Amino acid sequence: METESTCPAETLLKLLSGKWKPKIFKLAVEGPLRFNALLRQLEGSNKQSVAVALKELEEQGLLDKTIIKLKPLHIEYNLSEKGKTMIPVFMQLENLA
Amino acid sequence: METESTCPAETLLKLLSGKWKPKIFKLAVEGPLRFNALLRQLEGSNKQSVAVALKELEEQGLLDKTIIKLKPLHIEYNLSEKGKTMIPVFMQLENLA
DNA sequence: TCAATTAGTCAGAAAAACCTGACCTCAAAA
DNA sequence: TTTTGAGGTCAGGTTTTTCTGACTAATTGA
Repeated sequence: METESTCPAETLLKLLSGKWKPKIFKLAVEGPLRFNALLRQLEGSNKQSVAVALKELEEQGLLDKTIIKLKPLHIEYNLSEKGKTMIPVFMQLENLA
Repeated sequence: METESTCPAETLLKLLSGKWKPKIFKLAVEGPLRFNALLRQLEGSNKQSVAVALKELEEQGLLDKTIIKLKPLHIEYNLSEKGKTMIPVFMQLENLA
């Protein structure tokens, strides 16, 4: 993902570009995500693309990846603080649609 | 451009996806656009891509295309009413960046 | 009349994004 | 102890997006 732009709005737009990232972001707003569950929820998706999307969202700081050491040890993706600041933008988009 | 999504926010995001559309939109906010001037302003762009972006922005109803019959007869692209409703979203993005 | 500018289109190539299927590790269940 | 599920990676192929260069047609200026 080339990221070279002086316009901050454009940069933020790019954070949610691509086939799966907006859907993943939306689901992340609703609650923590787990890899295989996500794969099943995103109809038509595939491991590779979801893995890449998650990694990018994490690198961009919109999602936090956490290893849950309990019971059936697993991994969770949660909306970060930065991720939460994007929610009002989404809501505004929903409103004017 | 495949457009198939139930989420309105996602649909709106897609209207400004791609390499040139966000930049063109931003310039359109500042004033009317003309094809060749735009080409020169958008460094690294090319006729084809700009033409396609303009056509899509027009089809999506964000830009209006007008033939100006005066002096040196030419064509202008202006932000439509729908386009203007997107401005606050951009401003919000700028703010939280 | 010849050249330049504006606003494009088209075919084909290159680059980026996305998908498929095979494979891997670790932990827990059968 | 073999299998199952979670959470991936990797090579290769397909699809989409973007770019290049050649070409048009209408108008205008020299």
